[in-house]
Amino acid sequence: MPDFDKLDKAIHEKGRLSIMTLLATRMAWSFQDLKAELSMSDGNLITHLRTLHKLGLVAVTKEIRDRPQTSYALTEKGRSAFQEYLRVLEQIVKAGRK
Amino acid sequence: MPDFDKLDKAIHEKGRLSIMTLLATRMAWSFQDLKAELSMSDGNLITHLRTLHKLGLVAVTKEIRDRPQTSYALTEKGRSAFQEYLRVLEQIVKAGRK
DNA sequence: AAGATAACTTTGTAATACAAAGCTTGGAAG
DNA sequence: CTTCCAAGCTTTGTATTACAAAGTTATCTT
Repeated sequence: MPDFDKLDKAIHEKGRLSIMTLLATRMAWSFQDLKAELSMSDGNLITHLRTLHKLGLVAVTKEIRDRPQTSYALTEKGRSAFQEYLRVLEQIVKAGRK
Repeated sequence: MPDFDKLDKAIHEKGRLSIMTLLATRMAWSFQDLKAELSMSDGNLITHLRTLHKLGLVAVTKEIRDRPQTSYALTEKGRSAFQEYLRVLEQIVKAGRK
């Protein structure tokens, strides 16, 4: 049976799960790209990003490049936490497909 | 990219996801078995079950069998909603493993 | 009748998602 | 320089909801 206790609550929430998935597919995403891809409000997006950042799962890079532009990327900790999370998802899929 | 919009919110919540997964593996579960397996409080468990029932995803059968015993099972709708949900999980796993 | 257990219901608290609107900073255009 | 705009962030408010704990009802056992 899947190990539901290991379903990291911070990652599991829909908005943050979306963010984490995107961050896992590319090295770095700008705030604008995330916002466009996920169609979230500024406030909601940044709150989720901050939550993930506070937990050490996401790194924030601010650079000024034409316009000010902030980029977000997974930390090592974030990457492994996400892989761990995915492991539980796999268990669920496996159990649910039976 | 995964279709996050299709992540049914009712199913996605951790407690209900656990329930749905268990219900998908066996035809029917008694209230007591669910409670033992998930170590949830009575109130919390029944609230989740009622939420799922109201949405038509879970069927409730009350029988009196030695002690009163209520059983819960997926409806057809519940089964297909869950499969749809699992399809999104698979997309997430696939995207996240890259 | 008394007790025990299943299955609820009720109540209260704390967390949190989300939108909307405002603020701030930096660059570009006049 | 100042006006404008967009990026990023903060604040505020609302509404939802998870969850625990305690109380209630109904049914079976002794």
